[in-house]
Amino acid sequence: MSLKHALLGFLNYESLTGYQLKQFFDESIRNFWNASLSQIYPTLNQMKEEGLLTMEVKYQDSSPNAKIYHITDQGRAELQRWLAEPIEPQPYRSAFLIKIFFGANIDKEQIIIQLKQRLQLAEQELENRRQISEKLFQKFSTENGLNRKALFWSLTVDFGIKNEETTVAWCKEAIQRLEALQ
Amino acid sequence: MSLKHALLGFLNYESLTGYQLKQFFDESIRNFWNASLSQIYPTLNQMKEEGLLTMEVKYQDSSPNAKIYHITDQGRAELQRWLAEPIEPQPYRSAFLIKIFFGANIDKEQIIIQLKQRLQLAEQELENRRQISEKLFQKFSTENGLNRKALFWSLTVDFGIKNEETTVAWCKEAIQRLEALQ
DNA sequence: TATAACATGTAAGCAGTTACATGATTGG
DNA sequence: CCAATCATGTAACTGCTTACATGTTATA
Repeated sequence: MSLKHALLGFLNYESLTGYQLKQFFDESIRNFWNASLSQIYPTLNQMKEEGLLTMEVKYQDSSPNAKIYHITDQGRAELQRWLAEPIEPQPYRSAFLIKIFFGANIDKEQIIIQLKQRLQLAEQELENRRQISEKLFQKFSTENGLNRKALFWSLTVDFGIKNEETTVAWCKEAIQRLEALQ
Repeated sequence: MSLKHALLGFLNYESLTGYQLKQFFDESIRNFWNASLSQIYPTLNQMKEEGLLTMEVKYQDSSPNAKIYHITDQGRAELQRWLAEPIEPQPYRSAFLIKIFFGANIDKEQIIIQLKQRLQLAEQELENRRQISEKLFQKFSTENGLNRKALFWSLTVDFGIKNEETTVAWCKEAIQRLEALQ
C-alpha cells in the first residue's frame, strides 16, 4: 500500500500528527496521491500495530489533544526496502478516454464540448504546476542548483508539467480533427 | 461507474456475451480501462436488473451455453446521457512518483535503476501503441482519412502514444539530472 | 495426454470515498 | 454569532482484485 509508504516518508523527516500529515499531503504530493483524514487515521493506527510507528499523546492547552507519530527503526527499514524495490506497473484508467472511444455514438459537437472542457482543465493545471515549480526554485536554489530533497520534488512537479502540456496539445489536435470532420 | 458505460458502448454496436465483451476490452480499451471476467459477469447481471440490458441464452452444441446480452432503449438512452455529461475530473495516482518524491532517502543509484526500468517500460509501451496505431490506419483508412468510428479510436491511441513519449523524455531527463548530482 | 479456448460464476478481501459524529479555540 | 482551524475518529458503501469452483471441446 503506497499510502503507508508516503506516511513513512514524511515521518522519516519529522514526527507529525495525522492532521499535520494531511496538510503535508495537500501541500506536496496531492497531485499524484491524495488521502483523506478518514483514511489516514486508521492507517496510522494499523502502522503502529505493525511496529512501524510509535505514538505519543501531546496534551495541549489551546487546542485539542494531538497524537504525534514517530517512525521506528522497523518503519525506516520498511521505507528503504520499498523505495529500492522494483516498481510494479500500475494499471491506468481513464473514463474520459472511454467517452472518446465511444464518441461515434453521439454528435461530434458534444465531444468537442467535452474536449474543450478537458483542455481548459489541463491549462489551469499547467499554470498551477508552473507556479509550484517556480516557488520551489525560489525557495531551494543554491549555487549548485536545487538542494538534494528539492531536486527530487522538482522531478515530480516536472512530470506533472510535461503531462499537462501533452494533454493540452492532444486536446487541441483532437478538437481540430473533429472539426475537420464533415 | 465507467465499466457499465463501456459495456453499453460495446453492446450498442452488437449483442455479445460476457466472455466476448472481455475480449473486446482486451483488444481495444485495455490500455485505459481493463476489467476482469469476475467483475464483468455480475455487472451484466446487475445491468439487466436495472433494465439497461436483456439476456438471451444461446444453447450451443460445440461449446458451453452462452448468455447473449442485448442493449435496451433505456440502455441506449443511458449511454447517450453519459457520453454527453460533462466530465468529473478523476484523481491521478502514481506510486512511482511517491518513490521519486522521497528519493532523497536512499542512494541516488537506486533511484536511477528504477528510472531506467520505468524508461524501458515506457519505450516498450510506446512501440506497442505505435503498432496499434499503424494497424488502425491500415484497416480503416478511406479516401477522406479514417472512418468515423476509427477516428475516435485513433484519438485514444494517440493519447497513449503522446503520453508514453512524454514519460520517455521525462525519464531520460531525470536520469541525467541525477547523474549530474555529486 | 495435457493445455488452451470457451463459458459462467461466487466469496473474500483491499483501498478509497462519503457521510456522520464530537468538541475546543480563534478570528472576522 | 458564525465560520474556520485544530483534532480524532467510525460506518457504510463502491469498485476492483485475487482465489476458488465447474465443466466441455478442440488442438498440439
